[in-house]
Amino acid sequence: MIKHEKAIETLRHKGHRLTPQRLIVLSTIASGEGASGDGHMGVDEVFQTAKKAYPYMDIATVYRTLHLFKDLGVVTEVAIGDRLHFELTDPNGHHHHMVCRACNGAFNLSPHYLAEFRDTLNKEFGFEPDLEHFAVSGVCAKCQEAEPKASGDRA
Amino acid sequence: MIKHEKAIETLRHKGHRLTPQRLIVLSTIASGEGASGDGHMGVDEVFQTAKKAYPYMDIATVYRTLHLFKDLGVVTEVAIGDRLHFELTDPNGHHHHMVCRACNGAFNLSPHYLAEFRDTLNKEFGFEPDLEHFAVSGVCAKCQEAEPKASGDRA
DNA sequence: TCAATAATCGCAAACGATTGCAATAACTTT
DNA sequence: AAAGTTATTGCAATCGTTTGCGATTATTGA
Repeated sequence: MIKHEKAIETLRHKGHRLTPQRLIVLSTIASGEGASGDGHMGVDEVFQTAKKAYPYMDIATVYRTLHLFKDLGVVTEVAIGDRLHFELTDPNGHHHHMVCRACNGAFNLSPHYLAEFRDTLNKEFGFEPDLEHFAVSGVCAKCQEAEPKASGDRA
Repeated sequence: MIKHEKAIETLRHKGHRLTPQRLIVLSTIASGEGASGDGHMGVDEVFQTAKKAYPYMDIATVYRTLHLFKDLGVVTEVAIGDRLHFELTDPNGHHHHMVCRACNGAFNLSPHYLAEFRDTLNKEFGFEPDLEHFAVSGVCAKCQEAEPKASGDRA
């Protein structure tokens, strides 16, 4: 599986060093589906897995590496229940997430649902929203059945 | 200024106790516009101000009180640059926020800009998003001039 | 191939935020 | 008004994450 060659190229091209720690974090993220099975891993999950391959691995290094990858666009950050999760950036175009606050499940959301919203903010306010890594929290259909909500919702 | 009588009534009605700490946090939030002048205060700002009125005030109590108020709908939480801020819930209907990641400024956003988005998620996925306290991060018009961005944005 | 140099690392301390727990104090009941 | 009850507090420990710093190591250019 040589699928992160492009990521490595990006690293080198921008003048960053190729360290074993970075390669291990990269392949951990790339190979691991994570406990959730949603394609993204919690930071501690990455740390524990990477530590098996490289016992001196430090949690600070994991955070620094993940942030570097995120800045380079190699990896995408998703906040799930106030914890950070990461996944390989989707090569087939970005997607967004709906995160259920009841079950912490993350569901993909296609970009086109946000296009109009983005255009509106742009035109009305000149505001350029960060929608590349957008996530809405809420309650998914399944959990709504379990927890019948007070009906008075308002946006 | 007796404007938080309704909040106090809410507290009592739901069986919560009326402690000096809670009253002080409430009036701090109600009176203070905060350093930003945007109508919301950072947690430490609330803490420092409240401590002047009640020197034994503890930061944990401030957090617990703010969360209680938030759950009761008395106060609204806004995440600004990864720090939590709070404001009295707008009695004239909810509003949302656009938070500039360059200058950390917060701009109000009327609910109707999100109504359609909400309806779509509801119909398509049965997902009920938490849009009551919604905030988008991005770059405001003013900061876009200062920092000319790479053009290749995509949602 | 090896020294120079600067990025990166590991460690520990610090950050903002949360939580466990025993002491306190607000409310209820009489 | 005084005692009982239980929510709330203050403190300290802890959480997840970030940062300062001296030691290490990937890279470079000789």
